[in-house]
Amino acid sequence: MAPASKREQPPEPAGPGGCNGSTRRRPPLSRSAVLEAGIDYVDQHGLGELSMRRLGAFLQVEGMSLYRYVRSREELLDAMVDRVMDQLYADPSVLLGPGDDWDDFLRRIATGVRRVAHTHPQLFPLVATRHPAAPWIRPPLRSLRWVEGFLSGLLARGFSDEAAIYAYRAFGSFLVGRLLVDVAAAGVSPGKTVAQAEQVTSGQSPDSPVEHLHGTEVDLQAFPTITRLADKLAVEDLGDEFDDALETLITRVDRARRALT
Amino acid sequence: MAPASKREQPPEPAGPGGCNGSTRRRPPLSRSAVLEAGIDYVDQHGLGELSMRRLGAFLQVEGMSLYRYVRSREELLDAMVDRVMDQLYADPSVLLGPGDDWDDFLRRIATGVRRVAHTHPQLFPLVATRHPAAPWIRPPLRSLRWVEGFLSGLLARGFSDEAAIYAYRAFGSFLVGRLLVDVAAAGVSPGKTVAQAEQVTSGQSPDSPVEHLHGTEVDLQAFPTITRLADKLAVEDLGDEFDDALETLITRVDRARRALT
DNA sequence: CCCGGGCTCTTACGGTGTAAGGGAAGAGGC
DNA sequence: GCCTCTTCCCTTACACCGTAAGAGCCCGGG
Repeated sequence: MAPASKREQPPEPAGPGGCNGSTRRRPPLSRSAVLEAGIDYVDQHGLGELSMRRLGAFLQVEGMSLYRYVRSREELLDAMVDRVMDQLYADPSVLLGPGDDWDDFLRRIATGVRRVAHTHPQLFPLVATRHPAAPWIRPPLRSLRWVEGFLSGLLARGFSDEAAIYAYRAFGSFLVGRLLVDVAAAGVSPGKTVAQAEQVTSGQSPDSPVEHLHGTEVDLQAFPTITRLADKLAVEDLGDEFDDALETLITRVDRARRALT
Repeated sequence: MAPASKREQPPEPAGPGGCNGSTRRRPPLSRSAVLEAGIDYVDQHGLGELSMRRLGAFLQVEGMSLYRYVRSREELLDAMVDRVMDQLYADPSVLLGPGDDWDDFLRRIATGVRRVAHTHPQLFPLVATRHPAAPWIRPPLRSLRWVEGFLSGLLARGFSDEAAIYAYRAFGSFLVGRLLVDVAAAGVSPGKTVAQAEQVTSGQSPDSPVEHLHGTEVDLQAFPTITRLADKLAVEDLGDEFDDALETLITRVDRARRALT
């Protein structure tokens, strides 16, 4: 236990010639600051490393202080997710101009959400996974503003109710599927995954109590197709496929737009 | 703390006229049993309730004993996920007959994975979210057996390497997106979500330090489109849309099959 | 000057993952 | 019979977690 970590001198913990003086060193800690720090922290250290005390230390504050701005850790996570997606709402490259067609609208949102996923690869699984606040909200467009904006944007461009809802669902599923699989394969806790997969056929006595401790310790000779295609399977850049799939989705939405009423 | 719970008499804890005698009361605890119990526990109580000690109690065992069969909690979760998906591999309704066409193959796997998602709604997010053991494995088909089976199954039916890989990625993303969004909207911790959304406009003083404590407390008057379409948006049964989208995916895969070499 | 209210810190409690070793129950040899 | 060895499970212990309750500091208004 090390509770007396750095709490001796309140005004000056780090740096010999620091810029103290009259200005207080720490920005005054608001809900926005807490949320932003949480997002930064998860981006840097991963979701599993986020605890209230550690986030407090990250903000040079005592952990319990965060509860002034956040009801609980769960609510913190929800708010972080909402914040990340709502930043997207204010993005000028995503915002819809009055003359834009509906397909441009979809393309803009798609690339915006894609950018969010790749900017916050550790956080994006939560965007897809956390329970939405209302039953008619579906990931990844998780706020009322987004749902309203999406639906009314399409309705104003000639979509029927049914077609707009169809597009809402198809679009959300498309984004979640594509981006989550991208992110799960790529921006994960570094090294561990590949290292674990590479320690193949470590000599283990077969009468060990563990039946097959982790499936990856079989050697790859039993899987010739994987072995042969390993290079092509490991491709990281899926941008082209994303764009292709997006265009296919848009034509599908277009067909629904004309078919539904 | 109650450590002396029921450890006094080893052979007989519950029931006055129980069926004891020579047979020991508890099945002897194997890795399979631990995994199966973990899956059951998560299905019943949700992922957040799973702890090593509670799972131990569920198995009438002391918590630490689980570490004989599982390296850590993380590995337990991975193994549970793998097990759920590998059960699918043994499912006779999913297995491919020699005369089946490739599109039947895809339909069988899709409905199988869909059934898994709806059978284990609390666990399925992990299937989509956990980091795969190798960089060329992508959710939800997370085992080497599955990847090998999928690819070789398509290759044996005339797919080129590129077309098979394309199908592998498109199919995985499709399943993850559709099923994850279904599951996130439906089989969640019961009641809490809707209740939270319904406590609208609880009178809160506007100068509270919380900026907007949770976004759902605004009333819906500002969102007319959502209000008007709420009924249609809340639809739970997305089976038809799943099937339609699956057929669309199959035609897209077919086009790729013919186009790629 | 005091003082009151908003932030932050302190303390505390039960729960969590897991490292390390102890002890009982059965298997096998003599 | 006994003795030993292996296998399995339990006990203890530690650092850390989320969070409830209240104490203390600091700053602005009178």
